Amino acid sequence: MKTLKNMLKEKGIKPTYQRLKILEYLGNNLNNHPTVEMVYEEILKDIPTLSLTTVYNTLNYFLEKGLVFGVTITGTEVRYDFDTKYHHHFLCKICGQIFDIDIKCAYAEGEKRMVSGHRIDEVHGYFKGICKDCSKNVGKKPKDHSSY
Amino acid sequence: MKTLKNMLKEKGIKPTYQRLKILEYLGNNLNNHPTVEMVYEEILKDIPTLSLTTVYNTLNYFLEKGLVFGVTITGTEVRYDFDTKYHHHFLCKICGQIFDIDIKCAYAEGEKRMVSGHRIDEVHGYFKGICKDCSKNVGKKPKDHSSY
DNA sequence: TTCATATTTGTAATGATTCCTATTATGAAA
DNA sequence: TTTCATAATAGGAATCATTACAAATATGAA
Repeated sequence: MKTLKNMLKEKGIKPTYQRLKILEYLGNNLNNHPTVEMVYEEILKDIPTLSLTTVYNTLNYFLEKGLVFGVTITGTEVRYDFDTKYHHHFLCKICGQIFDIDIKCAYAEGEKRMVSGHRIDEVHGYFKGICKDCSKNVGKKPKDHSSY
Repeated sequence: MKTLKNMLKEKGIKPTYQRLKILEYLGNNLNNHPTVEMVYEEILKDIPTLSLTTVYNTLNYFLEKGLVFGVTITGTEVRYDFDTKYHHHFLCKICGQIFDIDIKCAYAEGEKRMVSGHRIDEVHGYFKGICKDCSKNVGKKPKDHSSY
């Protein structure tokens, strides 16, 4: 089993305490697609001196090194995904939850590296709509989340 | 030929002067994917009293009514597309240009309206990388646009 | 131990967007 | 055509995510 420390070393990232904590948090929250704020608030419990800037710096650094993937589905903030296998995402306009979506896509799977003559580095596949659970409750409690 | 005024009326939108101007601008700039600021700056020439808020309000209203599509590919701002036929988008990390991409995608074409049990309202397919033109110049003039 | 360098911190600045309130335009009724 | 209620617009302040910057701290090699 690969340790977090080795994951960082392999990518040429010095494994500092805050970096390890941030990576650990992401690994433990694969379904959360946390915001910077969520990462910050949680790790603050362990590292009371933690700075929000450090979280931003670190996540941007991880992003550069390809350790995490930035999900920009909401349009207002970046959500972070521990970068394992690429997948699409679904944002529910009612509850705000983000779901991982696993569908066949030649571009997402890296089979196609070019499109219209342009070189592809990143693929972002986003769906927005009403999730399975919220569909059941449509009409019952019409919370307004139209901002999504 | 459908007039802009009728396009608005059909969607139940009162065709005010500023709304018509904004819609006209979008129709004349199908390849620009303009930002709010771009729309504002341009129309300001015709309507010197125009407020930035009006542009925001109007575009949000058009968005609600399905008259335009919001492209959130850069992650920092919304770009607007006159809503004709759905297509994917490519963002060049070097020059910042956004290209329309026409590829086969059952979800984008509306053949599939559901995914993993969730109801799809919007499909966003984004590619990021280096465009055809910038690929030629790689290594020559390494402008930093890493923020994309 | 010393020193250069990388990392972290905290605060201020930025930029897109929304909020709020006053003003102006519009369209129906009298 | 006037009057009035309502919708649209304007302008400035407020918000929120993110970045910039400078000072403090940690790290690791000599």
